[in-house]
Amino acid sequence: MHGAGEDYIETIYILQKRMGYVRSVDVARELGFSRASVSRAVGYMRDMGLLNMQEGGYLELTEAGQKEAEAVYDRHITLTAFLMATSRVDADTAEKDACRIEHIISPLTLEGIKRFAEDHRDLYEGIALPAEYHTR
Amino acid sequence: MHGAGEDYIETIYILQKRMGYVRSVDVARELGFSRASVSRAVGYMRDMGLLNMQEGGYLELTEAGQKEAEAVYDRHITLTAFLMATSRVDADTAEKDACRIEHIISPLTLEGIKRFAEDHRDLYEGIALPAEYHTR
DNA sequence: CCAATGGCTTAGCCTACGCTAACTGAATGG
DNA sequence: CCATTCAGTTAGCGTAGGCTAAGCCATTGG
Repeated sequence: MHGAGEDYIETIYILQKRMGYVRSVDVARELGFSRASVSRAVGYMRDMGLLNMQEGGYLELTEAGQKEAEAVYDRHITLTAFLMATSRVDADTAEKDACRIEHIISPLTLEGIKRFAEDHRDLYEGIALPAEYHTR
Repeated sequence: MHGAGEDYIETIYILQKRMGYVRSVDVARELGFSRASVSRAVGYMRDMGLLNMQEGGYLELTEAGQKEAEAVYDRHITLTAFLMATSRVDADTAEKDACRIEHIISPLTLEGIKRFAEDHRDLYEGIALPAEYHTR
């Protein structure tokens, strides 16, 4: 699973939560990619056992896919809050940066960041995470 | 200038400081790439006016290249220290993460991180930045 | 003096991941 | 009922940025 693939999985996860269903075209619109690009990516993810396509083109994450998505999403939130708390940037900027960093950060550093959050609750006071996360 | 290009420029800058000269082959060894890949990249960078090749294959950053390199290197150091101070990871881990993040972080967030460093000197106490920076 | 070594370059391949164009099939509406 | 629209797919293209193979040239040493 590489950066781009993680973006797809995460987007499917988020759209599922937001709308209750996800089709390829929804992912395409959300990410600003062509339907063709998404179609191919979905094929790859199906081959990797991360999702299935149901009747009517509805995408459903498998157990593995769900797990993967949650892991990425967790990094996403952790990093967004971390950047807002330390760098004091707005939610939108924090999210865009988090969205790129989440694919490349080492597990060790992320772990440290979570520890930092616990040890410095005061810095996190009053930061308002966006109610809804976008994906790019 | 994209991620890979920035890595090349930064490596040339660092090797110049470390050894007093840089040739393509030195860059290749440092980054673990083939000489051919570096040769092509050097060609691109020359075309972009970032460096010149002297007699004997010695690479010299132009004014523009130097400026670019310093900007990347500055991000590199800022991020390494930031990760060590917050996440409390070792210098090596911090650097590897910094090296990937430095290419994708937004100017705004970086600015905030610098402000954070000034406002939280205590967190930076006693962290030992590596005397020498590697580039991957 | 000739062969080996070291360094740069070119040619051509491969993968990842975007794209457009064009086809298919299902649903919808004048 | 036929035309449009919408969704998914396939085919083929382009760029970025790795790679190996192989050629060229200068230096060096038996």
